[in-house]
Amino acid sequence: MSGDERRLHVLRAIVQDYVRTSEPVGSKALLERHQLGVSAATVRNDMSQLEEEGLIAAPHTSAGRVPTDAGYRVFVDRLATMKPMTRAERRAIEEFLAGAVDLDDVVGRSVRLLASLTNQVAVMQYPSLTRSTVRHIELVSVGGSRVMVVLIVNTGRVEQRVVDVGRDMTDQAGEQVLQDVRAMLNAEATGQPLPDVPALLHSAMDRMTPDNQAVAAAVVDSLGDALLAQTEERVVLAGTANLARVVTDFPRSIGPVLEALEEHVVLLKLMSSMSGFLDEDSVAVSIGAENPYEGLRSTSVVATTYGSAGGMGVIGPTRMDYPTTMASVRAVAHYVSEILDS
Amino acid sequence: MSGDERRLHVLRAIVQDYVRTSEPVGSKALLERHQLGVSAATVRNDMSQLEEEGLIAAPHTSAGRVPTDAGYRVFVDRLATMKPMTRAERRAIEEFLAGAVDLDDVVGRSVRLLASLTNQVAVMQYPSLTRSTVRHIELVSVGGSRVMVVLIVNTGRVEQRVVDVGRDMTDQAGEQVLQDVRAMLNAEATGQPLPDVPALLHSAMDRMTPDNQAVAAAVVDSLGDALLAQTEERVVLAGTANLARVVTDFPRSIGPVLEALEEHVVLLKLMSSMSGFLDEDSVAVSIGAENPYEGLRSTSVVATTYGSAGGMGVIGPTRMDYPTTMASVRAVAHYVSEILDS
DNA sequence: CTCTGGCACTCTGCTGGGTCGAGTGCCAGT
DNA sequence: ACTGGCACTCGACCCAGCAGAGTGCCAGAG
Repeated sequence: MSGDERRLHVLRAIVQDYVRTSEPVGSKALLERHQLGVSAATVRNDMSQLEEEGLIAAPHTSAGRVPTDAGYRVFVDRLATMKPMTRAERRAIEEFLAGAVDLDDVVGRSVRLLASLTNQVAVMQYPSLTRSTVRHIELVSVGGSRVMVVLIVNTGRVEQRVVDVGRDMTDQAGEQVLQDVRAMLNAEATGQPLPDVPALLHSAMDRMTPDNQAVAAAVVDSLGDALLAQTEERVVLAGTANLARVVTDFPRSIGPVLEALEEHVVLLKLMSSMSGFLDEDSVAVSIGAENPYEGLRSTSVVATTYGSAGGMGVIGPTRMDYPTTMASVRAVAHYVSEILDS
Repeated sequence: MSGDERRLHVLRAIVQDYVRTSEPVGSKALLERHQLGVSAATVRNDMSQLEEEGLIAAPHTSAGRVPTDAGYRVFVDRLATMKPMTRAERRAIEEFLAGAVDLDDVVGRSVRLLASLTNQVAVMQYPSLTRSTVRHIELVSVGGSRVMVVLIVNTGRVEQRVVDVGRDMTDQAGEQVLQDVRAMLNAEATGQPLPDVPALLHSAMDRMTPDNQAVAAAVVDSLGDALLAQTEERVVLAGTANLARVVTDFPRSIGPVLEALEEHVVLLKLMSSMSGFLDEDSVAVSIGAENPYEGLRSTSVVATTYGSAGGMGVIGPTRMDYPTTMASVRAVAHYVSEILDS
């Protein structure tokens, strides 16, 4: 085996041992646990070179070595193979998820499952609604000039607004206008994807009588509002308590991490940025300082996509068992996708 | 001043100093910061008696004293006066909450506000709907024999169902039935608490014409369903990161606390049990081991009600500034109530 | 050129002893 | 009933010394 090759073996051994013990690993300890076929001195030379390359570092002059973020990067990219799940594990996952009764439940179960499989914080984006469509739009006069606008989405969610249309709607003429506008809205929007709807409605309005237009404008406005609220995305978390268990892995404190986890907007961005360019079944890993968000600089994020949209993953210390974690994330995402497809 | 009275002063001084410094407080230090008008020896005697009564304890033989849960209890019940908020603080709270655009936003802002005012974890129950009332029920024929039932609750939430009433509703007679049933529903249910509504409607149905009854039965059924979905309760959290700041205040670790915070069911029970028997404007405090939930044994909970239903509060270390915290909780609840009423 | 064994050196962590100071409990006196 | 004083206790802190782990480097073997 060439020197380069052996050095990578050494790096892998260091990562594995460090993940297991969370203590800096020295040349001698390495020899005991791994058959490298060379002496301690050689390993020391290799380590020294790995250190020069920035893949490992020594916390102080005479301690063992610890992988750097770059070291983990190389480990993940070139040395790690995902640890396949056992048959029993797969069955357990499948059964647990199969018990879910509705979308909320699927998401809730998945994220909790992932958290407990990995002993880390799990994050899951709600299925993105940008691909949902309009099922029905209803208008109801609720007295005076006020009209209630109800938007029903094909996922079963309902959004509702009351809007003042500026003229009395309780008389015969008002009723007629309402009927016309309602017909127009449903003709244009029913079955259309939510993001397209505002444009469709606006262009349709030009073809209406001026009398109807005034009312329609107010209604369409509030519909736009309702659509926006529907596409507003959400994330759910589980396993925050797992952070406390590994508290020693965080240099300063877990404070910044908890803060970042509370910023759901940040998590959403994170999930979509990481899962944006992924193949089916592959997993993205962002390690330590690679992470764009200040509070997560001391963590690694392992993420993937599920279903037709939406990301999920886990957040944990950089010192994490990447092969197992990656396998868990992929497995859960796989089964969630299956369930959502059906 | 009698001896008993002075001992209580001593207890108060100990609590105040300990909350400030988080270090055990001794007799001498007490004299420096408080004018008790007696000597150190006297204070020592008092302390010794307070210790016998179980209100304070010494972490080890020769350290100062620390309040016990019972000590805090006495402090809260007999010695503390809520620290009134300044005019500026009140204004700031009011303005921040006034900027909210919908119910979700009100809840979100309130809970974040409370967390940052108290530097602790804030918990807020979504307006509990068991005490909510019906604002309006609307029926809309949506073609054929299908009718959309819309339930509007006084908190602003809306629930909607489509139900098949078994006969065509698009003709004149159908419209008339719809109108009758709608009138009945609103006459019976408007302003009534949600849990009472099903019973009220069922008894009212007996007084209807057979023709209307058939339709009403289907509608009432689906209303029951909607009511049930509405009473499903939720809590929101903010300020989890504040736990990290006071991590030293927790004997073991914050792990169990984080776990408890993830159990939303536990938090819901907590909120409703604590806010169940409260007067308007009063605040409930549960200290340390008084708490029924294992994971929260090392924390105190300060809670109150807001609006016509629903609890909110904060969770923090037993070593907390009760007067200020209680005042903040009360103030935020007060303004939230005002906003929800309007 | 690469690997090995050996050696000197450096650092951390731990231990034991000594001191300091805060704080207590008790007692006799006012 | 309160006070001043005194002896005592015990943790916190500092320091020195020691053991152990680990390194870097070098000279020699393959």
